[in-house]
Parts: sequence; structure tokens; C-alpha cells
Amino acid sequence: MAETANGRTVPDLSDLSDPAPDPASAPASDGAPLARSGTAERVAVVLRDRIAAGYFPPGSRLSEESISGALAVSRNTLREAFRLLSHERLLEHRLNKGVFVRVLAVDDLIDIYRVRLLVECAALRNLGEPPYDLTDVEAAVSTGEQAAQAGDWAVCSTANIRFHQALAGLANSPRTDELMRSVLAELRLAFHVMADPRRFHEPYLSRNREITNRLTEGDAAGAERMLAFYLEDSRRQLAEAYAERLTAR
Amino acid sequence: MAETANGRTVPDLSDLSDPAPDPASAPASDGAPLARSGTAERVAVVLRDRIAAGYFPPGSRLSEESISGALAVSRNTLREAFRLLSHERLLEHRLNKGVFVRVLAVDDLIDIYRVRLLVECAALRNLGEPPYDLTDVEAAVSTGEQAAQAGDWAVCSTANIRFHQALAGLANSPRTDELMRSVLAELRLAFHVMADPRRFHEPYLSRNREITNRLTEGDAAGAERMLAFYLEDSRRQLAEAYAERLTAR
DNA sequence: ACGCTAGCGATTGTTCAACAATCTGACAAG
DNA sequence: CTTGTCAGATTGTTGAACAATCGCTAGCGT
Repeated sequence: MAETANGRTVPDLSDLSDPAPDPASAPASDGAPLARSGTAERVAVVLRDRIAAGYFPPGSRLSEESISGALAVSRNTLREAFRLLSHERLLEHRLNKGVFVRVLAVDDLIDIYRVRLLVECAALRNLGEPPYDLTDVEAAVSTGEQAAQAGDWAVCSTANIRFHQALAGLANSPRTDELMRSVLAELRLAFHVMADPRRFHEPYLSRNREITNRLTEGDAAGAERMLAFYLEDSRRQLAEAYAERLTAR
Repeated sequence: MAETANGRTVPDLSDLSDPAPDPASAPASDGAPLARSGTAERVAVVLRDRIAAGYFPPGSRLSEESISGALAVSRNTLREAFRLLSHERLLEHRLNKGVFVRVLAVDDLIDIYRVRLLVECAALRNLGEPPYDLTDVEAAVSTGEQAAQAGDWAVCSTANIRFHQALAGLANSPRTDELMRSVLAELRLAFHVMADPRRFHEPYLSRNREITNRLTEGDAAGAERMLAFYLEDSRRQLAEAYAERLTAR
């Protein structure tokens, strides 16, 4: 009953409630573009969360029959959801073979960082005059620091991602926002391939704080320079570890 | 038989041949991400082309029944294609009302130009050392000039778009390329709302050429500066005319 | 004549069952 | 050990069915 190819069993999750009724977990559900909609979108949200949470590990196959059974929706509707997530590059659709949680290649990682460098730095450069709205940035850094202190690296990882999302958000462009959401969601896939999340997040907490400080001081150019180094370092470390981990399979 | 809400009749187009067998029109088919695939993707390609060609004008409704009949695919498959195009923002899915060819708001136009400024300029700035590969850029400019001389403004428009795509392509990032494809496809929607395409393309031909020249000379910084002005001018002109045209309905 | 409501037709939303196409793995023949 | 073939399983696609919803119109009462 409801079993994926990697031997994992799909549990309950047959609720599919419309808006997340739990306000505590609500902030985590911003993965969806917006608006209420049909069943397919709701299914997509559920799957997106499961993937982001690492419940469906990269490379695992998502059987149409199992999942449609577990979520109590028809295969057709499920396929619509699959399409959605494939387009976001979270799933990979191999013809006649089914959909799989995407396994990033090292090239993908590099490209993702290329985009991040492009977008995040450009966002900082095209900033207007000093009084910026850093509410989201500030919040993300804080929750990241608290989570690190509490040793909760899952939350810390999310906060880190949200920090960069907030940075890009300073460009004030919905399309840019969506691009970043998509790209960072992809990046999360890479983290799930590796253990030891602390190693990839802890070193950057202080740099997040520093960048934020620069911004509050109105030194956008300085912040941008720091961010560029940040991304370069992060990219190198991650790509190296990832390549290693990937060949060791 | 096969009629859209705006009174337009859907013609034959029931072929759905797999790969475009006509090598001459092949370059025009790069709208698709890649790879052969299922029926839904092919349907999406057909619809994408029809929209880009202005055959389905912005605002028109795409009836499931008509289109599925005209293309000889089931409603389910068609809906998968719809989903695809909705995600690219070419179609708008209003719940229980059907899918419509998107009508851009002025805000959308502005955001699109924001993204273009961000991406295209960043692509030029992050360029490496002078010997760049400007094959695509050069080609786009040339075909644009020729088309203008021949008075074929449809082709000129496409060439112009391809020019900017090629510019962004210098960043050498697949994800950036896809972003640009998507954004420029959206932009095309705006052009279809307005008549007189010449007005929006002719003034920029010489500037395209100038930017290209700068690049061949290795002056990437100069090219970037010119491009920024270019986009600013274009945005202003287009947004103004568009707002006017939009309220005059 | 005006506004409101009930009902009707049309279209979408979702499901289900069936069949064709394709892949995977195992088993047998060489 | 390799190759070919077959059977089972899964996806790809279809067509029909029914529920949900929307827009409109006719009819009602005032």
C-alpha cells in the first residue's frame, strides 16, 4: 500500500485541507505562488513541502498509483500537479518511466550560484537611497541565529534561504522573487543529498549579520562586495562536497 | 465548430507532428525547453506559437472543448498543456471560468523591464575577457536590419527579441536563458495589444548595432551603459503607449 | 417599470475505467 | 556469457460521466 520505489511508505497525508489551518506552520507554506485554486495546486503544495522537508529524497520515484491513492485524488489530477513541479525543476519527468525527485548535477549547482550572484548582487546595486526596508532581512538573520544556538539546523537552513530571498526581494520585482524561490528550492535538493547541515550553514551566520549591518548603515556597495565573496565561498565549498558525495554513490 | 469566445475560428492545425520536420522553421521552434516528449508538450508548443503569433489575442478565452477538438487530443491532455503555459504566464487560469490569454497590466510591463535591466546588464558586466562569442548577437542584429529594410515588422520584432536573448545568453547560464525566454514571451503579449509595430522597433535597430559594435571592440562597460539607457527609453515609450491603449478599451 | 430570485444551460473540475505504448526484469536458448 | 523473447508493471492517453460553478434569462412581486 502506497509505496515508493525507494521502499519508503507514504503515510496518511490524505487531508489536503485548503489553507494551512495551522498558523504556526503557515510561514512555511509560502512556497505556493498565491491564490486558492483547484485540487492540483493543493496537491502540488503538499508534494513541494514533502520534497523540501527531505521526505522524498532526491532520486526517488513518485509512483502515480501510490501517491494518487495516498492523497485520494485521481491520477489525472496528480499528473497536473506533477507537471507543475516538473516545471519548477523539483521533479524530473522521464518519459514512460515516471517522475523522480530531481538529482542536481554539479553543473546545476554552479548555474544556480551563477544566477544567485547575478540576481542578489544586482538587487543590492540597484538599491535606491539609504532608508531601505530591511524588515524581512533582519527577521531572517535573527531566526537563523536563534535556530543555530538551539541547534536546530533544519530551521537554520530555512532561515538562511529566507535571508537570501529577502535580499533579492529588495529589488521589488515579483518575477525576480519567483525566480529566487525556484532557484533556492532547487538548491535545497542539494542539501538533502548531504548530511551534516551544520557545516554548510554555521560559517555563514556571522556573514549574514555583517551584510545586514552594512545595509542598515546604508553601505550597499560594501554589502554587495561582501555578498559576492560570500556566494563564491559558499559555491566552492558546496560544489566540492557535493561532487564528492555524488560520486561516492 | 471550434470557436473561441472572441468569435475566432480555430482552423485545421490538427497535425501535431513530432519534431518540426521543416529545417527552415526549426530555429523558430526553440520556444520549447528541449527534448521530445508527450502529447501535452507538443500541444503546448502549438499553443505557444499561436499566442506568440498573435493568433490568440490577449484576453481571448481558450475553450477546452474547441481546442481539444481542433487538436484532436483529450481534454485531460489539453489541460496539462494549459497548466504548462499558465506557469509561463502566457495563460491565466481563472477558476471555473477557463483559461485566457494573459492581458498584461502596466505593472507587469514595468516589472518585466526591471528584470531585463537586471539580467541583461548583469550579463554584460560579468563578461570575461574581450574575445566574446558574439555569433548569435551578430546574427540577430543582421536579420533585424534586413527585415526592417524589407518592411517585415513581424520578423523584425522577433529578431529584436532574439537580440536581447542573445545578450543575456552571454551569461552562459541555462536558468538565466529560460528566464529571459519566459519574460520576453510575456513581453510579446504587450506588443500584440498594440498596432504599429514599426514604431516600437525601428528606433532601436541602430542602437542594437551600436551595442554590438561596442562589444566587438571589447568595451563591455560602454555597451552596458548604452543598454541601460536603451531599456529605460524602451520601457518608457512602451509603458506609455500601452497604458493609453489599455484604458481606451 | 424596476429589482430580486429561481432556474436553466453551458463550461469547467474531477473522477473513473479502459486500452495502447513502453520499460524492466527474468528466463530460456544459443 | 550473451542474446532474444516474453510477461508483468507502469506510464500515456483517451472518452465518458457526474459534480460544481458561472452567467443569463425569465418570471415573480412590489
